Amino acid sequence: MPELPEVETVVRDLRPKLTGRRLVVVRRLTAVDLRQPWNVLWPPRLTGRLVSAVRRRGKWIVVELDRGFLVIHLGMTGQLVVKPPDTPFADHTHFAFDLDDGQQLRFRDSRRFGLVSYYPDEAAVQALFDETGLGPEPFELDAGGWRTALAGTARAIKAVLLDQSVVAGVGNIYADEALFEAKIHPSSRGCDLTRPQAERLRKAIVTVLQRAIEHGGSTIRDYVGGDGQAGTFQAELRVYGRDGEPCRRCRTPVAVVRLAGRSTHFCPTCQPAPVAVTPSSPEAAPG
DNA sequence: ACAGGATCCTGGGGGC
DNA sequence: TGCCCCCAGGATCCTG
Repeated sequence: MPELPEVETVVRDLRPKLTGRRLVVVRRLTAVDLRQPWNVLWPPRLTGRLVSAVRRRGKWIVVELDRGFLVIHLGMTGQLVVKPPDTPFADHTHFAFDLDDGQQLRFRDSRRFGLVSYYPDEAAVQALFDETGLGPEPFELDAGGWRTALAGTARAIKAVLLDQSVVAGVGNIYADEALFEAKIHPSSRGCDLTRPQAERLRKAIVTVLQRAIEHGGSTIRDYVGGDGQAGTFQAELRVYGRDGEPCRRCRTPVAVVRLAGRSTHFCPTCQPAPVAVTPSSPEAAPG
């Protein structure tokens, strides 16, 4: 569920609630593991720690402690919220961390694709990001590097956008939205994008993500921010989830196809299909 | 190198 | 009401 804008919203919500707070009690509320098994050595390491910062990297949340780091990935259905401790636990609440101001940080995840983990130092966190091949933040994506990355791949641009090693934080919703914004067909090959297209797409990613952040992210089903509130950007989406509905730009029905294993939404008029260049095609024939 | 499928899970929605 | 099938914001692993 959560892509960069949702994760960023959670981080912004949690930052003032967690920074300067101490983790007084670490509670594990389920016996089942998330994507990464829980380690019994972690509670003693976490208990009593002071939160010094809360930050985001790609779709990862990093809670910096006075000693060690709590690293969280929300997967598809993860929720990280601060609530009063007398609030009843929702289903699939896996962890609760009592804070020294009487509040409680809770992690909930029905599908368990998420991850909550402890890392002793910055190097260990960096090693995790290196292992997963985490690429540059979209807002720091340098134009030359981006163009080089695209030129070096024949993959469909939609697949490239979903690849966290090329650009970190873009997922299925914002890949489709950015391609619409840049007027590029999702199955265009990376290496076939023109220089203007590449630059348009780089800027479109930033524009779309920033707009989504301003709206507190998109809530399709499960997503809530760190304060438990849903996002509102789903109402602003141009193509994602709008298959069959008129394009907001030209009224052509939005199409949906399966690409890179994911539902991919686009406007067939605004995002024309790349011309297939084969030796036998009239377009490619000389003269 | 890349596409496609299966996998890890639960839950909601549609069709019958 | 139930049942069955498909789908879902992610990421990884395997096959061809």
